[in-house]
Amino acid sequence: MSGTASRIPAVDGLRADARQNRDRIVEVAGALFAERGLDVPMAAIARRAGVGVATLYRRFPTKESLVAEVFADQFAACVSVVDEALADPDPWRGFCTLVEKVCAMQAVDRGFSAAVVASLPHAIDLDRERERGLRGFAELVRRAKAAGRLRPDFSEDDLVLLLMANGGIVAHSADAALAASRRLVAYLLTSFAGDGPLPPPVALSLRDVPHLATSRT
Amino acid sequence: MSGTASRIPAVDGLRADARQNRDRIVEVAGALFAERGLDVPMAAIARRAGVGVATLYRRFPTKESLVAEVFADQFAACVSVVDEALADPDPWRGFCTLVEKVCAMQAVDRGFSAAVVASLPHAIDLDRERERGLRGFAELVRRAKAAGRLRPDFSEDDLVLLLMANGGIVAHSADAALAASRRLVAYLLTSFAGDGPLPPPVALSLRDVPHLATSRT
DNA sequence: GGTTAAGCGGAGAGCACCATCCGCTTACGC
DNA sequence: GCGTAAGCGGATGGTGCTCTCCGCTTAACC
Repeated sequence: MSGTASRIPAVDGLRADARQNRDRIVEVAGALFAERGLDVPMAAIARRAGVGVATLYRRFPTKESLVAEVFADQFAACVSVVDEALADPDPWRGFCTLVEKVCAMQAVDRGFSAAVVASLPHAIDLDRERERGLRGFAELVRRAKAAGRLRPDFSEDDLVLLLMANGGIVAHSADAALAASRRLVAYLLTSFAGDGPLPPPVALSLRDVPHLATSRT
Repeated sequence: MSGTASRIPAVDGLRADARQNRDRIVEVAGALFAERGLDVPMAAIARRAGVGVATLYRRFPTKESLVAEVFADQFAACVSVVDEALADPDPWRGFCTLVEKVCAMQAVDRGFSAAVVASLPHAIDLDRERERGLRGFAELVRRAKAAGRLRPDFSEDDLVLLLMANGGIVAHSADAALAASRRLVAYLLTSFAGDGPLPPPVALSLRDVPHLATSRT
């Protein structure tokens, strides 16, 4: 464990203190984003992490890159929820828990909610993960329809619809977000199962989004 | 028609040109808010109205007051939609058209959507109107439930839930907003009619909102 | 037509934010 | 211990916003 790394100070090329700072930055940023949404100032993050802004910007050249890093894990978790759902022998139950879990994640973390909807145009790894998640979701939809539990005119695009709607809930309600989100989801799941007239589905491109800022304290 | 008004230049105390400018400001602001959301800069409004910013601020001391003025009409229209709905002999049909119309208003006008959700804490006339609208809505809900068409566990607070969800749709989709909103509404109306397990209702205080800015181009 | 208050517009104060620059500090490897 | 590259933080640009100040213009009334 001490041979080859003679020039490289640490496994990832970062000095020990720098590494620590970096980790702390990500941690603090995550907490602040969750609590106050994506538009907390970089200075606030730096201050709370106990570093200068310069340090922050040295690790993450732009705010967007920081956001991407912070939510990469949660994004991945999100996708793995799809895998879990696919593993469920009952596709409809899988579908429901999937929707419930993802929306709960959104509700609990304001930043994540905004990040999902904004979906960070330039973060390629996230994009690829999302692609994978969507494919899994499509499969789940197919199965749930085949099982006769999901209405046939449900569109995959309705997931985006749901996410945006849920985002609207989260954006404007501080503490009641989770409870409100749950109720919305319950309503919609009921509707996804049942039937009734429905206007045609709408493809909402998740990515035509503004800058970054969406919500606020 | 020429007796008493010797000192007063116009009925509302505004000089003719000033009056014209004021009207034009409101008109232009309405258009811009609708198109780009509430956070279009005051300077942009002034420019497009062909006046200086000072003129704008002389008529409307704060941006919020301008927003309030612009949406007062639409707010009233919104409330009158409630009256129409109450006039419908079929309370469920009234309920549905009410929801559809209000959500369509939200979808067509980004600014209105934001304004409804933000609901301008300090605009008292709007508040009173809203109060009246909500009372009417409550009555409509009562009737629709009595008719057995609206599920008994529907809560009045679910209207706010719906508005916020719809706001989420509108905020993040430029042109497809109306179509998407319609689909969401259709889903939810289906669910409002049917039944199924539902978590308890949540009172979302429409007014705990940030500053003003919510959406963006 | 002349007087005058009301109205006007642009420049800029004040603020918040993202991002950068530069001189000092410190962990690391010998 | 010591040299050095890597790391650090505060001051500083630069931008975009809301709202204010002040000297000029013009509509309204005689």
